[in-house]
Amino acid sequence: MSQLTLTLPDGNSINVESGASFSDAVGTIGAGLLRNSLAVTFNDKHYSLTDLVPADGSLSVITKSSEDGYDTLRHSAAHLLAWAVQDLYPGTKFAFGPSIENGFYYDFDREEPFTEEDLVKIENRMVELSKNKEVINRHEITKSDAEELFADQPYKLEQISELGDEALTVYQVGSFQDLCEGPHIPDTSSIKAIKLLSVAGAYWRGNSDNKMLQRIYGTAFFKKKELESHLHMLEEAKKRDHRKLGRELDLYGIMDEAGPGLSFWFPRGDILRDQIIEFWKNIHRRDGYVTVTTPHISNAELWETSGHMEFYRDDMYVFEQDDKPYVVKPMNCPGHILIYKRQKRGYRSLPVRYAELGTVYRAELKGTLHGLMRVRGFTQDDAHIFCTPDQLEIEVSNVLELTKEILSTFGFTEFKVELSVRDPKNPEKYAGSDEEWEMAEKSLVNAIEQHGFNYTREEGEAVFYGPKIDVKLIDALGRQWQASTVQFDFNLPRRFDVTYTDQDGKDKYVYMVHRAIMGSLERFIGIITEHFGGNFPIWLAPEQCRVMSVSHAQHDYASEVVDELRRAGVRVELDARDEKIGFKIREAEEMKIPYMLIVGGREQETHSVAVRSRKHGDLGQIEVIDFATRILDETAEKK
RNA sequence: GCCGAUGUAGCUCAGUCGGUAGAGCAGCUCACUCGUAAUGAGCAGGUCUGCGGUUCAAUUCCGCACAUCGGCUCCA
Repeated sequence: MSQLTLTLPDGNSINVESGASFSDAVGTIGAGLLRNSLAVTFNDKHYSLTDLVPADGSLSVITKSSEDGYDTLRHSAAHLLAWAVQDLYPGTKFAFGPSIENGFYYDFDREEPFTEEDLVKIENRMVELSKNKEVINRHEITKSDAEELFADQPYKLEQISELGDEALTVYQVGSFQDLCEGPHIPDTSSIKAIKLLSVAGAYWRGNSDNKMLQRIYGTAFFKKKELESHLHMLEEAKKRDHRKLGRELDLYGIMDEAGPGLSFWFPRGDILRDQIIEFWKNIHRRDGYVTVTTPHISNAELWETSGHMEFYRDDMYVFEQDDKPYVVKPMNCPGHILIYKRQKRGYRSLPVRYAELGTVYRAELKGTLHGLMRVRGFTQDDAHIFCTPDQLEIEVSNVLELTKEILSTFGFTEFKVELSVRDPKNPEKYAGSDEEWEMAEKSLVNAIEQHGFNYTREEGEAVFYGPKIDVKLIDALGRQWQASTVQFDFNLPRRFDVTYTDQDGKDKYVYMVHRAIMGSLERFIGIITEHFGGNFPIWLAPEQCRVMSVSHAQHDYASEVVDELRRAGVRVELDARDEKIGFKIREAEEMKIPYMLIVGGREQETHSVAVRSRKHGDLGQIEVIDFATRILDETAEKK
């Protein structure tokens, strides 16, 4: 009998008899590995363990403990979902059903909308169907057989018609068959912990010209415990929802009377803004930025020049004044360009770095608005760097350094960096020359690598005017949020004729970089509200401490303490109501105030306060002046 | 913008199979002067999101609008 040679990812190889299954092959590597394995990748195609090894080739194993293992499980759970739907609602048309981060979905086309009750029914059916350890089989079939098999499935037929003529793979579980590249788990016995989460509309192939399908979202884990902890995380996220906390902590909100997507900052929330703005301005000035302020409205000609009127008009607030069209600014860049252009610039005076917390307005589609995360009026922590080609790399590198510093001050230390570059197949749709793009992309890559960031390269994701770096931060619940962006711009300098005079006496287009670190102040405060769960650190806390009197007799003393602390620069409020101390503490705890200062007879005698910390409870008595010093130190250290 | 769900007091939520509504908290008044997460009593508070329609009668049924929520799309 002949032997087949399989090369493993570590470079070693194993031999198996021809006619052996992948499961035999994996067993040769190790019995433990076989127990832990779900499927294999062989010559870049996915196979089930029961499939026979067809030839020599490279083999890698998908194990339960890997990221791919969860993807495989969830992908199979999506098939199980489709099977249950086919079973309960015959006639439903099937679209796509992939695994996604933390879960899976399947898109269905059915006249009747799925209700919440349907979801429960489907989930129960999934559990029943998976009970009997149903085997998930992989078959290869010809294109014409596939067309016959899916004759009444228009979405599958559309997909088949776009595929080549080589054999297609079909996975089958129970009475459900799906066109699918896999991989899948061997049988349904590993699907022990599933939960259907929601149903929502989704366009076929994500294109808004196409029909809207019904997407059912769910998640699956190997162990019940994992599912429980994931569901617990979702509960925790709900509790931390910035819209809820914004209301409960009296920070900010959207007022129906004013309109959707427009945020109001109440006195307590405005302190958050102020603290962040002060920090932001100081750190930027330290790093050689200068701040500017540009008007909220300007005549439309400016936006004709920039190209916004042509490409972006539907999203802009445009109105008439003196028979001329005006625009409420959707971006700060043209304003900064005008400031740059007010004088002739030489290479010696570059780089110029203009920073502005500029509030912009964009008429975003109503359906996309979401608390502070997606609004129509927001304040960008914007800056534009005008520099020479030589300076580009160091400037971008400095931006990334500043990004790390600013975000880590808020407790974010884990990032995902994405570099978006040109689509090499479509070079004509971009502004700027090939050499310029190459040079700019190289500068961005070098800058990223200098900081030791891992990054992913997103081919074709760049906007037409230049390559960009996006930084996503990871919050306390492990969720990703897009915050920072560094975008190179070949377009605006040409449109506005923004130049500098180089060493050789010639005027050249300046290199322009747009960058934002927090993204928008509104969104960023939404993110940190959820990240901290409303328990803002001392330096941000709207109310750092609250003085509360035990009884009548200390009212005057309590208000003296408040005056003293306030004069020292502490954000302090007084609670001298005729209420029991337990009641006052409860309220202060609910408002997540870092320090409660209780004053009774004992404290009055020694000019002290009894400190109760939000985190650690009763800390004992301390003199007023010492407490002031402590809290001011913590504020300065951004604790 | 698209699909689906939701909209009752400042907040959280009951309720009405069609006969114009109720609780807790918050607010106000009074009593209590209290030592580390809710003192007690009373009062007041609603065009049941808005506009139409059906009906003797609509908060309830139907339609439209608006807003919110879950997603999709978009984010030159």
